[in-house]
Amino acid sequence: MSAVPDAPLFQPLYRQIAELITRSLDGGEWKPGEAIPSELELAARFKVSQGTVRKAIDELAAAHLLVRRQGKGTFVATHSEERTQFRFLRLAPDDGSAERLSRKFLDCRRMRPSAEVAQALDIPGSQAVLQVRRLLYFRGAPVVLDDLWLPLALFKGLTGQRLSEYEGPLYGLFEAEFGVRMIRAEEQIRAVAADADAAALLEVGPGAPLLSVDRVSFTYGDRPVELRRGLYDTRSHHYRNRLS
Amino acid sequence: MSAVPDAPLFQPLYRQIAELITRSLDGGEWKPGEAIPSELELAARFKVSQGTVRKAIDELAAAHLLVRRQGKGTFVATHSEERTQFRFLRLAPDDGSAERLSRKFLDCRRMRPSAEVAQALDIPGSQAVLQVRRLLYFRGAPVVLDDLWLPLALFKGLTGQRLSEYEGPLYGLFEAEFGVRMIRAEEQIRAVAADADAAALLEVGPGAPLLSVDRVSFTYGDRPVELRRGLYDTRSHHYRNRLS
DNA sequence: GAGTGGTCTAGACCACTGA
DNA sequence: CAGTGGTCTAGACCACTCG
Repeated sequence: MSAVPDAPLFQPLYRQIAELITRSLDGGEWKPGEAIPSELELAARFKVSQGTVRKAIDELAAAHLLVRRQGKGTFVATHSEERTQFRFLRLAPDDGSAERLSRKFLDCRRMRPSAEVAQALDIPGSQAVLQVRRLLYFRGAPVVLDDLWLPLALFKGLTGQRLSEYEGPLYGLFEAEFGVRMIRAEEQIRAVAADADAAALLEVGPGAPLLSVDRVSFTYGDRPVELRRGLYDTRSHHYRNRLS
Repeated sequence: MSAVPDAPLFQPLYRQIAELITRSLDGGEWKPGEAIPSELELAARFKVSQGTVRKAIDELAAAHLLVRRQGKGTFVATHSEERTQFRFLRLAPDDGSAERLSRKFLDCRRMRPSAEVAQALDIPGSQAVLQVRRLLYFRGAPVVLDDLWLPLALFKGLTGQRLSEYEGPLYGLFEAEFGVRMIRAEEQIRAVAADADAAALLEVGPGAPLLSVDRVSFTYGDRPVELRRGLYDTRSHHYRNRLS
């Protein structure tokens, strides 16, 4: 039994290079949206061939840590762009229209994590977290009620004031102001009956069926940095998923 | 306006090779589970370098059409193996245990497709379809109620008799006996209230919240070949999804 | 035109599998 | 051991972007 069950001892060179580049990203050597050095520069820096650097970057681009743009360079991925906004929000209107969404901040409070939250975020129960509640509107109607839990240590200075001013995706705010970048996430989806609170906020009948989406988001090195519980009204929207 | 909006005119060589290999797969030159020719053989056959064949196979392996096995060869992917059974069934027990599942065939009837079914399968309303209903059990308890619609033309000879005898994943049966291989699928997920039928079959209360999963499955060339509507009891299971 | 990523080749060697 | 896929290199040329 090992904590990392499938970690081979000897990694190919391109994976070691990918690891070095990831560490530079984690360390903030290049900021989201910026270009990283060219393949030839990186090859010189790491004393390997351009082909090996290419393969390393291929991996990181496949994992959406980097974005390649032919003729321009390779860039650090960011959540602040239109193109990537719906990578983590998988809700779409049934009629296929491209609705603009708006966000309404409801609440932000500092608290001790519940056992469940502490376990999901892999922090001791003594370490404080922020709980944030907000609503998402499609075409003016509330569709998503989100509760977020964030380790306070990583989001020092995050206030309700700041959240109520901000417009745009939360993950954009997190990466720009706190240097916390979401790389991947795991979701658990269930059908639940709306409780009184959720029913009132989402403007559905009490007990109405809602989609419950529990998400844990991870940053570099698979460190969990956000727990999120969303309740989706799926009367005229659906969660879309592609299996491949 | 074009039917295929993002099809570039000039494809790189490795993509043309990938297309040729895909056509051979579609045509049945190699059967699921079998090995395809080695990279060097394919390179000779297509008059390109091994590296170009490698890149073509890389693409097809990433799309799960092929499976590479170092030292052994490259194999046609199949749905009849343990490893791939849960690629399309994303339901997992909350407690993380590895439950064996069993299937119970309920019904199979030939019918005219509804407008909705005909549109999803991209067939004329005059072309008959098969409707199949079945239950999935985890640890002896019913958890999934599935309705499937299949174009009759592709599944000639499929009978309730055959379905009730068969044990194993349906997609394994489809590829082995009808040469219809599922490559990818798109799902739309909603929360709904159980109707009387579903409540009785899934042993939940009437009106209980259920996960509704609509799936369209595609074979080679993005041709839709199955519509499926599943109702999941998520009281002790969840739909798992990885965002990346 | 210079600089970037993208493709293609040829060859050497490594790692794994199975007879 | 031979045969397979996996890695790494070096070099040539293509396609795209931008000044």
